[in-house]
Amino acid sequence: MTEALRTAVDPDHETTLELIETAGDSLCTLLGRCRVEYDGRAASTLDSGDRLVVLKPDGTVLVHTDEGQQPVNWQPPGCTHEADIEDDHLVVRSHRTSPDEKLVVRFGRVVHATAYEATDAAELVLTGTEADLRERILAEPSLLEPGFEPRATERETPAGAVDIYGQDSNGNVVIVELKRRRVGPDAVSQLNRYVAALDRDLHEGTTVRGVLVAPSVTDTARRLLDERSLEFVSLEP
Amino acid sequence: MTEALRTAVDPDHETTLELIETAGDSLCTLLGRCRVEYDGRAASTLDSGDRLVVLKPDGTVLVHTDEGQQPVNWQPPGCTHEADIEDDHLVVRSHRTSPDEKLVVRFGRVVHATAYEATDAAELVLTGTEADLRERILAEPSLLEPGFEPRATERETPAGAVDIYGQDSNGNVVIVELKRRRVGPDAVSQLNRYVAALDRDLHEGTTVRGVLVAPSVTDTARRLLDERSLEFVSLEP
DNA sequence: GTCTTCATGTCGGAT
DNA sequence: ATCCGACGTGAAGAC
Repeated sequence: MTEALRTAVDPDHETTLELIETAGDSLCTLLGRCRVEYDGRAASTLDSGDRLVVLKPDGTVLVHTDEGQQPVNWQPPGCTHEADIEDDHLVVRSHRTSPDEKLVVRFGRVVHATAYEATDAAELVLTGTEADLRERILAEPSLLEPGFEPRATERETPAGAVDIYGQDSNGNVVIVELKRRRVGPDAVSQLNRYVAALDRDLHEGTTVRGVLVAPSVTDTARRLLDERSLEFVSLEP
Repeated sequence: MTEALRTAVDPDHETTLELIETAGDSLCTLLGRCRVEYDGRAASTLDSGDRLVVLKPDGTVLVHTDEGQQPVNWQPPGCTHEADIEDDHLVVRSHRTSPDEKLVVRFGRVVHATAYEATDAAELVLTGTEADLRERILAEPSLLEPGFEPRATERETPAGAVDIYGQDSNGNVVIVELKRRRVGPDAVSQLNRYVAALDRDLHEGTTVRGVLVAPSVTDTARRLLDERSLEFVSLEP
């Protein structure tokens, strides 16, 4: 039987190197003290500290400190990485092109290393997204307002695609922008952009209404809505 | 000497439970087959699969599959978590309030567990940010245009704070919006929002120019800039 | 590839 | 606590 897991406690660099190089489809974790350098879209350096480094078989690299949800440094999927021993350090280099980016993790000491052949066929089932909110309105358009009739989703305008495009009971065009959470000024600007684009394109005399749908709205956003004669409807996803 | 690292290979649930409960300031990693449920701002379920679960001493929880840079499920820092054995499963529950969110990871089998007392005093030094671009312009305002004179940064308007507020050689007000990377329609809307707000506020007759500074601009954004009589200057951070 | 927008975005700074 | 915008945002879908 092939072992799905290999581990090394307080490994010397040769052992760690061998584990990384024979990782294949395994997920690798490295615990130890390291420095990190990154150069690409931006550039960064990180002094020595104890961290968890994760190497995924898809090329992802994550450097996690003991704090925070986000990795302090990383490389995205699709990167190639290699490991070497240099100057008594275990060095992991990850690289990608377009954009050209490289990450170098230099371990003085590796405290623990694992390679785990993980198999995972499951897919996340997520509800409460903006798409769910859209389906809710399409199934029951009166949630927006009585007489509302959806005509299209993702309808294109010169300024981008509108979430829901429809008509009200008076025959006016209605543009609906959906947000799954409380909205700020950016969402108002987005809606305004679509309304302005359609105002330009449609026949003179056609009234274009813009409706922002979200659970709630900040004061600033509310003021911006009023200034631009845009509307707000409170709905949760 | 206190061991900075504890590990358990193919541990029974009691062993894993003990390791988690005595983790203290340690960073914990769990490798094994689990199901995950999340309920909070949204809700999700994830069927059984082999994953890496990271428990940080600050309350962060990360569930990583063998693919992707992002965790498939997570909890942010500040959460409290507890572990239990239920129905022959090791169950890790993480919870927070405001918003009320909970994450449940249910392991059928844990293949490996570690607790690592990581110490990390280092801070990331990052260059190539928007702040760097701002400093570059403030040090040499002619990069924007000859005669430009910065007057303030983060100047408040009714629509939000402007990156750089200044004057051109003709005494016109200049509003500068900075982006460290190629910009799309959203950045144009943002700049337009600030310009419109100041146009309203300032005396009649004062000309307010809006300048978007970024490495480059998409076609749509370029067209939007032109329609609103806003300007673009190409600069890298 | 580029473009556009969503995200359980996360994070930090200011109020 | 909320608001607001930056982020090496990442990820997905359309073209």
